[in-house]
Amino acid sequence: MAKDGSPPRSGMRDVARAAGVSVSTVANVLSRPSIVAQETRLRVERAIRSVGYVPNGPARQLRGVPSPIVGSITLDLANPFYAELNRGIEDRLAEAGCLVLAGSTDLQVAKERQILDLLQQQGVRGIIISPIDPDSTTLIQLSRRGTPVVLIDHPRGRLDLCAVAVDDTLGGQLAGEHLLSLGHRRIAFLSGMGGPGPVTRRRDGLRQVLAAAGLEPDKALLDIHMPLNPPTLAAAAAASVDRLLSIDPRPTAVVCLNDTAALGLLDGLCAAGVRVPEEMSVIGYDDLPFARRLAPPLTTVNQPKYQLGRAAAELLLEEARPDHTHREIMFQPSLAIRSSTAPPPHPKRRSR
Amino acid sequence: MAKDGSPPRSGMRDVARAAGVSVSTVANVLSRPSIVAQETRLRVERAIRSVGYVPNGPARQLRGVPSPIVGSITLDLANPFYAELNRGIEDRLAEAGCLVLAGSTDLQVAKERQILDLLQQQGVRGIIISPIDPDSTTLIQLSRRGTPVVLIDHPRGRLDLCAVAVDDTLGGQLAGEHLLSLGHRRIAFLSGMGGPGPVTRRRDGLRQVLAAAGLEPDKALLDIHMPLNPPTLAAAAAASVDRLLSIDPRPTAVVCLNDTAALGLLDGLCAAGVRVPEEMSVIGYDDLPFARRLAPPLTTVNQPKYQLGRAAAELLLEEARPDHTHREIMFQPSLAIRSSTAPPPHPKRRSR
DNA sequence: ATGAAAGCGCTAACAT
DNA sequence: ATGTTAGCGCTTTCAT
Repeated sequence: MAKDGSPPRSGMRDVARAAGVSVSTVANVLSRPSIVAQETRLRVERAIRSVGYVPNGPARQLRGVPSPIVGSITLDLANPFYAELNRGIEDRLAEAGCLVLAGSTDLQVAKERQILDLLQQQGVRGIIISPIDPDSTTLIQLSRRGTPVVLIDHPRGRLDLCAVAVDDTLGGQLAGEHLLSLGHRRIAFLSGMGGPGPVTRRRDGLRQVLAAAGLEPDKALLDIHMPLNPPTLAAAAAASVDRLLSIDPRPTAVVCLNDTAALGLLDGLCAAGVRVPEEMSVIGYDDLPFARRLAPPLTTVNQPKYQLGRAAAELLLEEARPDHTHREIMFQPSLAIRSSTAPPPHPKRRSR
Repeated sequence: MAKDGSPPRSGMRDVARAAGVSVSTVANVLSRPSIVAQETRLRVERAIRSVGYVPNGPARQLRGVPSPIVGSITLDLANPFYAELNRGIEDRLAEAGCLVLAGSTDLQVAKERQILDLLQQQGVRGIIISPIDPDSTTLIQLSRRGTPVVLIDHPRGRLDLCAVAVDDTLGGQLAGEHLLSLGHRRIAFLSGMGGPGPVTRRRDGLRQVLAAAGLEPDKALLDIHMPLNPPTLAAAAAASVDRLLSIDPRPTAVVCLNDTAALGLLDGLCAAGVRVPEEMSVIGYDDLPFARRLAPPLTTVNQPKYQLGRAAAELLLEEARPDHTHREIMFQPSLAIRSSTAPPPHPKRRSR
């Protein structure tokens, strides 16, 4: 097992030598085949194959050819929502000959910075990001230096950039209206530790609906923040059941930050002997593929995950065009009503 | 909105000028701070910040510094199994300052080649791949040229490379033994269109167990290949129900290629009025988080997804070491027995 | 301790 | 139609 037994990659020089021409002729064959004499071109093309020539990306990039790599930074690439989104990004980028470099921040500013720095150094073609640090200097610097940046699920705010988003407030409203129409008057909102962001906006939408119905928001909407120690989100949700059930008077419905949390909550509720939806209604968010087959089938807010990704990539690619103007694409969520929601149990009469 | 209003990225030259030193001193501050005079170093460091210097990755790479990018090629990065695996890869790589570039092949050789070519051109640090083209010239070339390649779920075979895998045959055996012990004698195997690969090995394991139990494999094991037109795997599985139910005599259990297919099959079976597990047992594969809360809770074969990814990244990183020898890490699957499996319905007496 | 200089592989402007 | 040449930004000897 030799140490450095790998034959060095051959470059244009080798091709040129093998074909008996100069490097620029090789370059021409590669980038402007039409200006090269038929015969010469064939000879060069043969040489390219015979020496196993592979263009050197970094060298080309150094000369100004844009990198084919686009960074995608999300909370967690293993989260099915982001996984599907990344797939949308990948598919659109592939049509342009580009690749996705995916990174996860786990909601940590330090990780976000680390990835952004690395991507900046690599001189990527662009960045699609679900940002957590509102005023990341790196992000601003990147954008000012000419790297296309597309925001996901983030108000464009001061950063004048392209963005794709789903109307989170509406999502919260849909959940709230559904619950209200069922007769619920005390609703818990299960969220994580994050600050402002999509989840908070959903909560706001929910709150608005409660207020509009004449309820006192502070009494009708109860916040539950999940503990952060459990290893998975689902486990954290399951561990939140105690808090939920100890609220007095007990809420009759829970809106979860996403389907995975709802899954965990369902587990916890089941373990605690609370029947869903008879004793407690549960609403998820995202409408992941498994939602419709859970026990019970989960009522949840659907988001167009794949399309979001495609749109983000589309916007990113558009930025390369000279006449580009930043813009935002907003998608609408919709409510998938299934069996995890029902009218609240009859008041005044506690079961069992 | 100016066309090229972006100030050009500043390089070491700019830093050098700002600090009143030469570029090589700047380079030294960056790579061997110890050999630079204290005072000079501070001055240079200040200059680095003041001009907003960012190292140029491609230029460094051209000079021989390895790329921080590792490619991960799987069937589909949106598939929760691979998403989780990619997360394992990412986490391990992050510890080494590296990033994951994820690509999906959708089982198409052309896509695999396309991604491999691009990665090769970029001169990535290494490649982790769940290969579909058994003798991809690019892959072999890549490896011979010194790029670390780690195979996932693929026998190392002729390609002498590092690999991580789960014992698929054992996985199939576990499923088969469980079903056999329950009394099943006619079992369907739901798979896709793929050729040899992990799924086929699971089927072989299952077949072995049936044969060992004295059954005639060709009668006891029925193959169902899903149609490829439906948009999602789950939909394809649901659409396979007709075929399944038309087999005569009807199988009493189905082993699915993965949990997502099992999910779809459950849907289809439910729609067809076939009760699970009373009339038909169903086994999945992967043990995705939702499996335990499906209706009914899914019996499935568990694979250590995240750990697989970490191990692959570990192996990849190890290849950089001079004393490296290719090796394979094999994980064991385990059976999670839940409620989608039960003894077969009493023979001779058809329900309804 | 610091600087000058030679490329890495490629593209593009220019010369032939 | 083909060849020559000058860098892109950096790392690395090798002087000083």
